Amino acid sequence: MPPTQSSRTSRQRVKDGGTSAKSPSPRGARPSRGTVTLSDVAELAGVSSMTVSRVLNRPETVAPETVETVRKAIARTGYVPNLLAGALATTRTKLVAAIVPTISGSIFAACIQSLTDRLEVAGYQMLLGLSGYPAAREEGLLNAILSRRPDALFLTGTTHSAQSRRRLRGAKIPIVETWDLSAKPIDMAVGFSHQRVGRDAAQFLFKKGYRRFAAIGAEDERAKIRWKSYLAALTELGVDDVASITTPAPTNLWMGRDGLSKLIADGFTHGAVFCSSDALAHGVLVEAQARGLSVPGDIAVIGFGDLDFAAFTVPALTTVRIDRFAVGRLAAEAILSRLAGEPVAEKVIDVGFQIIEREST
Amino acid sequence: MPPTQSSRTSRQRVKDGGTSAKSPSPRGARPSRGTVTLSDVAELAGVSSMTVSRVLNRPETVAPETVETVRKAIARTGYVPNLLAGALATTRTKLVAAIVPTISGSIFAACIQSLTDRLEVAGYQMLLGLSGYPAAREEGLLNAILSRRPDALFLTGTTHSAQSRRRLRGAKIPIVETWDLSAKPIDMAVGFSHQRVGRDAAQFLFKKGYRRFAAIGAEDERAKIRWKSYLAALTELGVDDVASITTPAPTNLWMGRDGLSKLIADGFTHGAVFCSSDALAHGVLVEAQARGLSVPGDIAVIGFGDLDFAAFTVPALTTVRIDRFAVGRLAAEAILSRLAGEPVAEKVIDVGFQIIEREST
DNA sequence: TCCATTAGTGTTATCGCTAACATCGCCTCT
DNA sequence: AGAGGCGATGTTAGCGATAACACTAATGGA
Repeated sequence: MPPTQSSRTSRQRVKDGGTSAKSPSPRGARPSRGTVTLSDVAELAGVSSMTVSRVLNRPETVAPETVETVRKAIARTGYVPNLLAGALATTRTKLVAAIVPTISGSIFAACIQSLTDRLEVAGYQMLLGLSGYPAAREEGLLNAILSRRPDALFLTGTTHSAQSRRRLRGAKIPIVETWDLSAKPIDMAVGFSHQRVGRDAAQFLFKKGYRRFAAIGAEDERAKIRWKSYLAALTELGVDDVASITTPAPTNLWMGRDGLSKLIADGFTHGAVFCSSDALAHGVLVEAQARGLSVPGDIAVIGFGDLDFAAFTVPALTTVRIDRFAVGRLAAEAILSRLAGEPVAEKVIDVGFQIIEREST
Repeated sequence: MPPTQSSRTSRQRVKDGGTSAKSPSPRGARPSRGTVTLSDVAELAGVSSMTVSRVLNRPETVAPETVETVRKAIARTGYVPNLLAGALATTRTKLVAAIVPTISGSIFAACIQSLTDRLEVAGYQMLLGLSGYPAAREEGLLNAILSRRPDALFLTGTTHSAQSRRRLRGAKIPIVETWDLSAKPIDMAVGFSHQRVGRDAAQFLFKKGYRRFAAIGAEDERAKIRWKSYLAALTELGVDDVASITTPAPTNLWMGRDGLSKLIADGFTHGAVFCSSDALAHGVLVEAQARGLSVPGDIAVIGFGDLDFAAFTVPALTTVRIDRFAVGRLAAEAILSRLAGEPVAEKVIDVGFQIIEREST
């Protein structure tokens, strides 16, 4: 009577564990969860759950016919593995966490994009944490993230609270600090020298013949480093009087317009302006134009980031180019080789930068 | 003798479980893991691990002095909870997964930003999946993501493979499909009508007096809907001959330049161009300028997205504005209220769009 | 005065999976 | 022919947390 039997197969099986009516529900008893588990699949395939686990993770250790049977059972039940349980048992989560200040500004977005793309190929997922500016939420975020036991960590910046550093070290996982360099990273670092950016920008402008200088910078840690270094380099070149405006991060075009207005109100009517982002620099261009000032005749501008639009503003924007995709990609490679147990040749990778000279200086 | 005792306190405790030398390591035995667990904290505090768990999750049910003692023990041990274990026991992961095609283009980045910001406040973390264009990786990605048992899901678009839809339904979690509307969403939807965008753009351009039309669009599902609807509306208005160029997604400025070049090569020397992104539209502006064509005199352009720079191109770009932050925010709210067990008033939320008329049309 | 209630804490049994060993044939080699 | 090895699978005992009770002492009400 196969028909009778087959009419009540696995489809209507209700997980119960056999404790339905008889047992008086012992101490740790919990209601059944109605989800398909390994042993459901195992039962259907007529093997032990361990064999199903092997089919999923190391099929080459299981007899081909068994693999076939199990695969069918998996398909029939619609089984979705529970990585929480798997990760708990193996202490490997296949999860990489990244903490960046923001992704709406596109500069970190590119980084995360290339990082995620590379990691996904290797079977890792991305846990994304946005710390905001100035990394106010980093500490709590870090805790929340570490409690998910990621296999590796991608951080932005190299300064962290003492508490954070302790936790990070304690996590004993590969950690890449990015976007800046550090003499002694917690583990690894991929970035470039913001100090050198500031200095080179100053020297570049000075060589171009500018003698009056200003800066519009975000209240962001790395922007501040660039700014200070810019000031220091100018001082060395004999320039003391540099008008400076700071804006909250993340920056946008309007802040740049506003920044130039303030500079002009402060008496800065001509000279070169170093901006901590292309968005700000674009704003300066727009504001100058609105006021009938010529660029670079009256106001010269240099940005930072070399975003897509920088080459096409009018006039085209001189800026500092960072290969932001490379940061993500290299970080991913570093993480993956560490996770694969390979030795990492360089703990600190400098991706460098280039000053792209266009029409705004 | 306090000194003697205190000199060998918890600090140097090595986890062993007392199985060091005597036991012949039974079957399921595993090497100790050296991480601090709840029971380590419990031991130090002189309570049961359940009490520590309560201090962490529902401190109001524990006596104040006990809370104090336990908190100190937690601090002293540097305990970091293991959410994998917690989630396995509770079936709640406090994880929300989002799948978007890409984040480097800033349009989805904004969305994810507002989504994450809102969720983080509520104690949820973001698991980010990038499916690429055209959602080629969606299926595999979805599987990988579901195996982490997120509490809710944020998806881009409303078309998914049959297999995916089945899995999604089976997951039994709140799901928001975004960026488009659907008559019958899997669960909830937040977006706008791409069809209406295409139609309105066509009508807008027609009303402005243009009689020759072209389109440059990405090979993206939603862009295609807009394009088709644009064509349909034009047909209705009596325009049959619309030159069309498609480009891979994600788009960038250079593709826009290239697109206009091709249109011109095909004989489109004047008229209105509907672009599927602001980046493309910007490229058209640049290319037109490079060729000495006047905008909007010879070539009129309308973009899509109203990104930051759109108001400041020269000439300023006419475009379709979407409140992309709202999409993320509303999706977050929908998810959170569903997770809180509150009924959701509207399963489908239309955030609408606006045509922002500037100088390029 | 005595029992029902309540606050605070402990005990037990899971959650769903995998590491590590155990077992069982079968084949190969000497 | 017997030892040893290997391939395929099963068994057991966790991983680190929490649900659901159980227990104890103090409190309140009649």
